[in-house]
Amino acid sequence: MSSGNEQQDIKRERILEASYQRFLHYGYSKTTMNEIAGDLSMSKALLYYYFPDKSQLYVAVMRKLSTDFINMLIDRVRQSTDLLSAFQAQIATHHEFMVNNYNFFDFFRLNEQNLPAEIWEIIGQIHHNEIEQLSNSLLRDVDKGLIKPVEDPADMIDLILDALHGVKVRSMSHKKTGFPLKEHLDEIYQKRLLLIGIFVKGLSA
Amino acid sequence: MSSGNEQQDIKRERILEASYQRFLHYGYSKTTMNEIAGDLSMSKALLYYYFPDKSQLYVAVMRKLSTDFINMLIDRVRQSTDLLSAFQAQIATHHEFMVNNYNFFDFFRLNEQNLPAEIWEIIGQIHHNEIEQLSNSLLRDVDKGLIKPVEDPADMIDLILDALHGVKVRSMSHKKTGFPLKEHLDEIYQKRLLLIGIFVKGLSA
DNA sequence: ATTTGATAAATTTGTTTAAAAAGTCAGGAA
DNA sequence: TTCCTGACTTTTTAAACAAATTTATCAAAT
Repeated sequence: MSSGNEQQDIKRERILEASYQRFLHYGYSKTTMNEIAGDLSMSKALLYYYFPDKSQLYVAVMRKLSTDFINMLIDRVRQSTDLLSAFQAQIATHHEFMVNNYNFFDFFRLNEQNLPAEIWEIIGQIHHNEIEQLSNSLLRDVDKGLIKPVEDPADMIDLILDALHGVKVRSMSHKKTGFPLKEHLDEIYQKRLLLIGIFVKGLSA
Repeated sequence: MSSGNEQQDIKRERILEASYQRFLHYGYSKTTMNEIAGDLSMSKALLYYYFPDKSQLYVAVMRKLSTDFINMLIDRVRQSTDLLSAFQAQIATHHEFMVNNYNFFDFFRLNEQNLPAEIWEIIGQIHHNEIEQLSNSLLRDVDKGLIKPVEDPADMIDLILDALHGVKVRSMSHKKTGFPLKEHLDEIYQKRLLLIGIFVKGLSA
């Protein structure tokens, strides 16, 4: 690991940071490689020296965001004492992540389907970690006798996460399919907290 | 009510039935007014005598489907004895409705957003009836002391319906955003039954 | 009041073209 | 050899236009 050049890694980071800012403020389709290069006072060609293409640059930024997210998630869930607080940690972490990076994801709205395969890998990793952490919390509570034994913990967590994901705002159900408007995130957050409370109670022994 | 002409209503029904078959088998965009007229051995112009335009014809068919659905829903929920079986009735009715009319809804996938306003009205009516029926079941169980009192029953049912709506298949989360493939409906149906069981238990006193 | 053939209007589909952005490369600098 | 650039080519996007299909209208017939 880390057999690479030091200077190279630093420059890669600078590119990633500049790209992140552009993507965050203007979205994927409205930022050009020329603009990113301009922000860094380097030539566009140099970007292609460090990254194969624009979509892979976006993927690299997203990968960094996802590891930050996963680390935060693991840290918070580990601090939690039971399944309910573990879910509350997951929901809060997810909420903050969406609020902080909302515009970054315009890439998703636009492309809707047929995103680069790497994106789905990353989403899969995040999901895998969520399930792992929450399954552990679930099993711990089962061992403590707080929760009724469950046939397949991972499937159960997966199902609950889907249910949480279905939460949306009451008014105007007829808008953008993709994902919620920024002004709705807080309402969704509160509803998820309410929902998970009922849910965990339903799982209790 | 029913101040209209008898013959006219019959013909309207025939048009609606022929249109339904076309929409169901080929979808909205792949059926032409000429084809519907052909099926009925009448001129296309006559269709416009009975319906203002193609989209309103689709809306009229959908309105008929929705009243059938609502009647079925009310009938089944009324037969149910408690909140859990009421939800099971709703889920089963919804499932059968989707299986039976799956292709009819390609109109939704294609247009995604910006559907005619009447469609959203109809969806609103369906949703309103679901909430009304299930809220009644909820309140009945609260009175019986089976379920813990709830601040706003309608909001609670709405939230649970959203949660049920979020259920999807485990594999291939990265496909069509719109709605699930026909081959996934059964799996979703089973998962919803599992979910609602936990949920209602979480609401119990 | 109903129905139709003929016709008009609108929408979709396909093509062309120009501009913009993505992506490449030979070669210079460190 | 590694890092970097200006100039270049290729691809994508957007607008404009025509052809074909479909929606929608209407005067006239039953």
